[in-house]
Amino acid sequence: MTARREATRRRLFEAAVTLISEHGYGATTVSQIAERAGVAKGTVYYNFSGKTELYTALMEWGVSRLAEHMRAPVSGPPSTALAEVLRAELAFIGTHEALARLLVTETWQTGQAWHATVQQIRNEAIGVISGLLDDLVARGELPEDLDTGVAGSALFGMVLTVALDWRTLQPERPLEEIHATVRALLAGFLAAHR
Amino acid sequence: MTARREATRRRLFEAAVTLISEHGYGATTVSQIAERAGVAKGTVYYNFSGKTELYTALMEWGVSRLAEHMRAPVSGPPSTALAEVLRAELAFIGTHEALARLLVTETWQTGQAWHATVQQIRNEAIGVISGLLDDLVARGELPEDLDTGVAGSALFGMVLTVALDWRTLQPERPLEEIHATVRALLAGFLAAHR
Amino acid sequence: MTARREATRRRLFEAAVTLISEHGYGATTVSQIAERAGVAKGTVYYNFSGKTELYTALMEWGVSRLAEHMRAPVSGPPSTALAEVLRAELAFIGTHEALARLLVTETWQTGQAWHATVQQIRNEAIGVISGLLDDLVARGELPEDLDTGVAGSALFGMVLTVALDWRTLQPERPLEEIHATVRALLAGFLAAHR
Amino acid sequence: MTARREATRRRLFEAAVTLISEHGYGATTVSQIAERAGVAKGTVYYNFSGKTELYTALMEWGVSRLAEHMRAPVSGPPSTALAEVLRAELAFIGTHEALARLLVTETWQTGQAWHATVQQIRNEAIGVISGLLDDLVARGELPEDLDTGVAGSALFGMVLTVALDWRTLQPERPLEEIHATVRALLAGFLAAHR
DNA sequence: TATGAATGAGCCTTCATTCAT
DNA sequence: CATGAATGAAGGCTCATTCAT
Repeated sequence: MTARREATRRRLFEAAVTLISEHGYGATTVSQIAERAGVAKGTVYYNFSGKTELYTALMEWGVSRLAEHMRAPVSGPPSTALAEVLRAELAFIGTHEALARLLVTETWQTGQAWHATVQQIRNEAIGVISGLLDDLVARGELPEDLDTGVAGSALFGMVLTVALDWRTLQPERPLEEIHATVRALLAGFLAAHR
Repeated sequence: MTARREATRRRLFEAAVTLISEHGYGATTVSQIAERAGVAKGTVYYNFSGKTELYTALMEWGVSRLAEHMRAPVSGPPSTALAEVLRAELAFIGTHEALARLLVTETWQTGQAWHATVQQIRNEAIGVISGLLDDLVARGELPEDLDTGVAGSALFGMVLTVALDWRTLQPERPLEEIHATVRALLAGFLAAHR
Repeated sequence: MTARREATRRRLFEAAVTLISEHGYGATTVSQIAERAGVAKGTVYYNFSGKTELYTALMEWGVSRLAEHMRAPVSGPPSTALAEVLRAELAFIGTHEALARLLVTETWQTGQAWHATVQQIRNEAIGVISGLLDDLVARGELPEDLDTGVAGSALFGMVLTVALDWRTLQPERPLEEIHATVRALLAGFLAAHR
Repeated sequence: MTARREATRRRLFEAAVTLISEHGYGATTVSQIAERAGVAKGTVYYNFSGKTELYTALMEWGVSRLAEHMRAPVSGPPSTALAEVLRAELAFIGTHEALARLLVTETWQTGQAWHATVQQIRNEAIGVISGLLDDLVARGELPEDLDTGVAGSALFGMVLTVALDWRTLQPERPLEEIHATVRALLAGFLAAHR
């Protein structure tokens, strides 16, 4: 039955994402993943061709979840939409901390089998931001010579860093407090051109 | 002679930093490091007590180099100084790409032996930025309720992300082009409060 | 219905004999056999108690087929009968190449569960040859001191080797060409005593 | 020191050849080989890239030993030389029983990594025999239309079969007794044409 | 000071076998 | 009768580490 396999795969993903985000890919063993998922070690190999493929599939699974959050319809003018997208990123990382940690760790690690997958996901997320920046340039709300590609990466990384530091160092603070700072920085940036 | 040992250690560091930044700590073997450094495997153990100590020493070696750059005296008003500090960060990453990659990878990886070391270095760098932000708040150039800790982390992460994307995706672009975007974002932020 | 089971078993035999003759017993998996036979893995275990039993049954199945060929009634004088028996062996190997390969492989492998079965079959085949040699000795057409046991083994092995080399190296040659050489060797042998 | 490695490799060969000839390649574990050779499991992998390479190297090592025996200078007329070559084959198998068993087992097993190596060795041995048969044809001592390639294979296989049966079933019999039968068969064959 | 052959704990992976459907 | 998801024992292999030279 496919439903059973699908359930097993999901449990393996959930077990793997936590373990790997904490100890790294190399230090996480297949046995640990299987045990945490409550299945036998062989089951991992029945469902995935190996540790590498499990990890690659995990990345793709993580991407789908990130995509759902970032693609949420944004209403209002671009400036408002931008704030909302960054809030969504912050919220996503708050909820899927382990997954985020893992994506960051692998983002700049070249020469991994799954590097392309991770890079692609990241580009999609940054693309959303850069697209809104383009809109703002078109409206004259941002300088024409702004490199929206670089700026999109900058805003994405800014939120990413803030979010992970929040979860790592001050997990008790509410999301709104963190978002307030992000909003303040963003507001300043948007106001400057006027 | 100590000079010879020192040279051997440096060669091992340089070999290790590149290898690890590309393939990760777990996937990099002592043999590979030795081979790339042009020494025998046993030599690694003659110079370091083990792989972990080599890696810890490597981190500290990297920190010294980062410290040199960030501690460079910053002159002028805080706003100018801030721009210069971020420029220094960008320049450092441009020059020591592999080391930066490696530090980022380990930053949010909890449960590693060297996690504390990495975290400490990072805090020093962010501390410099937050300190300047505090100065600006004191001068009334930034709102009083700004969380300078979070904002420092945000600016640090912004530059970090931009820098690594630059080296990874468009290494042929000159530093100044990238810095222009950073400066534009920063300027907006600083101007907003006025 | 037994007919269905019987068909399934035969398909498993045919799949197994080819696979094992090519890659060996150890390197052939139950999954591969099932797949080639067009059934699910569990079906193998529904029809046989395990891999060993499948293999033992396969040997016995192979033996029946070999027996049919070797037991074919041989007419005429012993010298003619001998030539015919060797021709039958050659023809059998030509037709059941995979099975022959497999029997040879296991013949001198001591310490296997099915070693006795294989050895027995082989003895029957050699026994037919040795019996004819005994007849020839009784008729005075061969020297009295000939060790017909060893000589039977020699003739059997001679044909076996020639036959497998034929199938392996020059499968396009007609049986008659190969048999001509065997006949020439045999004729010389029989003529010598006169 | 290379001498040490070489000694280790030889010990591994000697351990492997016996174990594999008795239980087969698949059923022999690397641990068993290492234990019998008196080294740690890791040593096998330090000296060979894997189980397959160990086996391939073993085959080549076995070939060298076979070659030494078969290439021994044969004096006298071709007919005498032929008898001596076959005696050498018989003697070799008597002395290196395990190796012979192993070569036979793999000879007709297609699709193995080492198949080519085994085949090549065998061809050399058969080549010696066929060469002498060619000489005999040239001298008019054998019919012109004899396929010396097939006949060489036949004589080789004849002796091989006899030799292995001897070692397996009646190891207590002296070589000379077995050789007598081989000589009788060969003599008949050579006499026929006259 | 440096080397590299040897080690063995531990990991990834395979595969014969079981069993609920 | 047949299936295929799940299992876990067993084996191939890696690699940090040791040590005699």
